[in-house]
Amino acid sequence: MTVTLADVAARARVSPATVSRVLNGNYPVAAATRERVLRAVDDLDYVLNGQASALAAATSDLVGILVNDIADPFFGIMAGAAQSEIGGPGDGSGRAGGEKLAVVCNTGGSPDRELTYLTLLQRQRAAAVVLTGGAVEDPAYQTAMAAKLARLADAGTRVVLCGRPPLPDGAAVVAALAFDNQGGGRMLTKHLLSLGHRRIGYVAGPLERTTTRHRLEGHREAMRGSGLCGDEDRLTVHGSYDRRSGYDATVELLRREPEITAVVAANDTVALGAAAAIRDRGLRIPEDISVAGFDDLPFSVDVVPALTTVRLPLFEAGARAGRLAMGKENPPPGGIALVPAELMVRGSTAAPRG
Amino acid sequence: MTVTLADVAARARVSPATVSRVLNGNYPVAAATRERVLRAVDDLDYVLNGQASALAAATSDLVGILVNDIADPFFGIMAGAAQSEIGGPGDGSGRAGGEKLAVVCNTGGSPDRELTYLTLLQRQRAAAVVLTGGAVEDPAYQTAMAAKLARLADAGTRVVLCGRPPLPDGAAVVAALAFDNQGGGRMLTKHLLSLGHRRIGYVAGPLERTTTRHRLEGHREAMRGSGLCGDEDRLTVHGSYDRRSGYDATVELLRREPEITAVVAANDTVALGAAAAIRDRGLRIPEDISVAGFDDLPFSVDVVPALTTVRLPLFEAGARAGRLAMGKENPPPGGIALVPAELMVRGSTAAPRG
DNA sequence: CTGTTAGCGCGTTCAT
DNA sequence: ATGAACGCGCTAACAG
Repeated sequence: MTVTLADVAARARVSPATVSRVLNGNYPVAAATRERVLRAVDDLDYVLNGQASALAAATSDLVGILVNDIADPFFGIMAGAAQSEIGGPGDGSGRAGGEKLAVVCNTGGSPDRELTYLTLLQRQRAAAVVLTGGAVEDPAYQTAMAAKLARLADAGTRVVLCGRPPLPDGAAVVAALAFDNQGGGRMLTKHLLSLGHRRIGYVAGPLERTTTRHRLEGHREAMRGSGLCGDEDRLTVHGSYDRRSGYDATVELLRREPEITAVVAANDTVALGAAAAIRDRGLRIPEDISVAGFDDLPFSVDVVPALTTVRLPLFEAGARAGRLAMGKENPPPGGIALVPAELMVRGSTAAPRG
Repeated sequence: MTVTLADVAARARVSPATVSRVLNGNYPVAAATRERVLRAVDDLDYVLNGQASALAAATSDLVGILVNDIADPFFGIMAGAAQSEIGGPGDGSGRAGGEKLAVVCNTGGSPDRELTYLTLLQRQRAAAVVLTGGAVEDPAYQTAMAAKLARLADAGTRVVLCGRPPLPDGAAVVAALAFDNQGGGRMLTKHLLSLGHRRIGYVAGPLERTTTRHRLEGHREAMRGSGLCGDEDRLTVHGSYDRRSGYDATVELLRREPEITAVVAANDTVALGAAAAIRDRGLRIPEDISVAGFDDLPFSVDVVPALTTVRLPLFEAGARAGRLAMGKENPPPGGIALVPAELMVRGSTAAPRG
């Protein structure tokens, strides 16, 4: 039923080894024989058995890309960029040569699922793994993750972190590309302060994630730099990284302190929810309240007014992570690179009234 | 270096066969021995070799989900839903039991890459494959795709189509869940007609995709139903499914016919671009021009004014496709189901002036 | 340049 | 309930 390499060999009247050599192209084969073999392959609709091949050669062509939320363009952009560097262009024949199989795994932000996916990829002896997005700061999880990554690296899997801080205990990874979330947060709040804002609400992400903490720390640094503090906890509401959460948190923020003149959101999606809450309250943006986001996702320029935000080079970082995973690019010094953020000032922020 | 099942067996003082039985749990093993084996597994940090196991058992735990654009929530939502049905919840141990490895492959909308991915998945002897999104209508591609899917099905891979019309030549697939793009398009344009619009511009997607054609056909049906025709080609501009394309096409539409009172876009993302073009021209939405989209992506309710659009149950369809792929749900009669669309009337459409 | 031989790590018969 | 032996389909030496 299923056609094997031996069948091809028989039909081409050569040995299995020769067929293997033709298919892998890593060895000299006479043009005539190669022709015969390829014809037999086509005649028989033969497709290499990946597992047998991987088992024998002790290598795999699978590369995993882990994301927290596949429906969020933040991850989609990084994953797509990484995949395009890994997958190769394809030769148009649909026959597939030595390409890697770059696959995206959706963890849903759950540490358990993340660990499970890593085990599954370890089972497949994945050639490389790219982890995207912020990490959870639970100690037990950190330990488990560090151990698992060490074992993966150990087994020859190249591990790359993209948009995630380096592991606490040092490397064990090929490279870590960390976003400058703290610097971005600082920049953004400084911008608001320079416009004259003093009462600034902050809609933060989930408490336990590094991304949340770093962005919030940048914000508070800027606030303290202007001598503003004390109200920090009252003017901060935590939620998840989605629109609904942004809406609810903003409602709560306005209840706690109706006099705020600006709302900084954990990311652009959350900012969308914040803006909706503000409008539903009958307030105008930016005349009554300024709103700012983070990430600069594609839609941010399209909302009205366009969103002031911090741009993260998601595509570039994803692509670089992909190249790093493939060994097509040298790791940064120390295996760690801080990817810079850029302030994008648009219409959603302005000087406060009066 | 790498620890194998034999190592575990040696440490647990049992035969390799027993270890295998414990791990797969498909066979009676004495509780005491099982304990010993599991302890040895933990002690040695043993992880099953997926390829060896797959090779021996002639089964694979890989399930592929193909998407056109991973950065587009349209696909992300479907893929995430499918993956959640396939991957299993994980048991929290990170140890991974009999889970399938659900992976997402990004084709970038390229037929070649799509075919290449299918070959790669075929190589891995994937347990199932879910194809999402509209198909390209090129005959050569259709033939190649049908042949490839037939071969996959033949090799035991369960093939499910999600948001894609059934193959021309009949099944060979477990199930095809097709969106009612035509009905949705008709509904939407009827809504505009009922508001009093007569000169309606259409920003269509890429010419060769089924999704584009079906939505456009629905639109034209509605137009003809109101006795409106003739201007069809002049009032239709094709582009890709992205914001930029929506912007450019709308500029062109307004150049060709400044008197249009409504613009229907191929999808929500394109509608965003259309709206930007209209605003940049100094026109108001919906007072001067109404705008409508398709899909009802999460952001559509957040733009201002909120977007009138056609809701597709992306999550539900993706989840169902996942269950179908796993054999957890029975296929619809004939293997084909038409997934209904729902009109969502919001602020971006209103009666034309005058 | 090509054929022969020997595993890769595991599941699965058979025995026992 | 457990162990021994074979083979899954392929690649990697080693000859020739």
